[in-house]
Amino acid sequence: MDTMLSNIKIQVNEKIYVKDPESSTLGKKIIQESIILIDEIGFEDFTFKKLGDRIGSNESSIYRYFESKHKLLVYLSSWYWGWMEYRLVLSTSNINDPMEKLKRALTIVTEKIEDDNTTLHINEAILNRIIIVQFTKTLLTKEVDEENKEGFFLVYKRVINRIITIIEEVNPDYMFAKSLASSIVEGALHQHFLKDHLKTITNCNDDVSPTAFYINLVSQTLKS
Amino acid sequence: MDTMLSNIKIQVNEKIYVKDPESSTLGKKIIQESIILIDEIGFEDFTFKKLGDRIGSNESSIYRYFESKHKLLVYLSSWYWGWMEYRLVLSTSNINDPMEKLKRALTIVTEKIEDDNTTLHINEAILNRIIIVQFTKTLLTKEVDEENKEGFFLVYKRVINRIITIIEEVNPDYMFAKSLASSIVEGALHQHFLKDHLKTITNCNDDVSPTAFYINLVSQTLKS
DNA sequence: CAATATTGATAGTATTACTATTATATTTGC
DNA sequence: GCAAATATAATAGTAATACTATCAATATTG
Repeated sequence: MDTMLSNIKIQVNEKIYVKDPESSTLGKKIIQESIILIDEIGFEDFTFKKLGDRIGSNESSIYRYFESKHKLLVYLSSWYWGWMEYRLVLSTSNINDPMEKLKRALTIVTEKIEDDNTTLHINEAILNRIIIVQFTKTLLTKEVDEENKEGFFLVYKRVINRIITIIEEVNPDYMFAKSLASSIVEGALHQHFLKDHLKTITNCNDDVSPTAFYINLVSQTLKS
Repeated sequence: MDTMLSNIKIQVNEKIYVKDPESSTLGKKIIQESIILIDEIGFEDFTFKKLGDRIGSNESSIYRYFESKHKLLVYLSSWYWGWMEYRLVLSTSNINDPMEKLKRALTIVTEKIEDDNTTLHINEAILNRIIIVQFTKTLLTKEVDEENKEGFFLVYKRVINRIITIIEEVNPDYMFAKSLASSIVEGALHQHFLKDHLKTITNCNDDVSPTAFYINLVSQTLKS
């Protein structure tokens, strides 16, 4: 990922925000510091009041960008998966061998993220940490169906669909491409979480990455 | 699961509750109705006040059993995995062929749960629904490490460890038994969620069960 | 039947997750 | 360069949450 274009903007569904945070300095500050604050204190303890204090701004001003902290998290997730899709496309374009393509895709979605300089105000490494812990919470609510209809999870599903397509190229006879793809993307987040907190039930650690586990798993599974 | 013993009690770590809910009528009512109420309105909207109203009891009385709604959820999860472990042991005992044993184990942890009559006050089918949506939330908190040390997730880890052991029996050379086991148990919950809410990214539905997906996956993966 | 334990009722607190209003800056359009 | 428009800040307020504390009423048990 050394060739990230600096003039690209990750598009996020307009229904997620009240006012586009990318459109102002305050908006960008909200994004930048919310990532840091959620990482520090966790999503349940995170409030707009605390964020306001942190950025020297007022609670009420933040509400003009996001309806609720849930929506803010949905925004951050959507941005993250948009960024992931971009990396995915970049890393797999012009690769002809389907298995090689799949391995590259798996690497992109399962590896640990280091901060790159795509955006000045978003630290991708920290954002990755909060996605690992918080992303599923955006789905596991009473409002999923509604929010799914509104398109809040479209980018996430698009990332998974790209992987589904590559799996099908590797083995058109395999019957569970969708479940395999979705379980990899979600499962990789989970394995990262386990290696940090419940080490006894994962093989992943500083030396063995979730990527290694998933590349092995997928190679074996798609063998005909 | 037709031979469930009626006089068995699922043990739950004493640190999870203030007073054992199994020790009184009110306690059992709390468990019984909390399952139904969480299923109905979701965990974020669930409060002890609402539960009190529902069971014709007082908020303050519920606090005498559980410190917080989070602890109550941890209790329900722990009970669920204890029950799961019991079913797992029962279903795999006396089976000598490792692969057959593994398939039975996978079936137990990945299949959809129907209510059985193990316990009068716990509806296992509804509990399964709330575990699918709420279980990971018990892990994804700032307090995981602390609570893990206290042993809150021991039963869950024990279920996974039993599966790890069987995987190792099937293929002692496989390098990712732990990650495979943990990703199956958590992933199965996720696939159940997807088939109810994000149908486009899973192959699972009324005809194709997560069990089918995972048995195929594991058979392929453990081939030498 | 008295002592003890359990449950219920009421009140109170700090915080949360907002909404509404008004004041003060800042930007922009002419 | 100034008025109009827009963005932000400050303050206040509300209903609900997640509790704690106290005391009264009821059940249980020895």
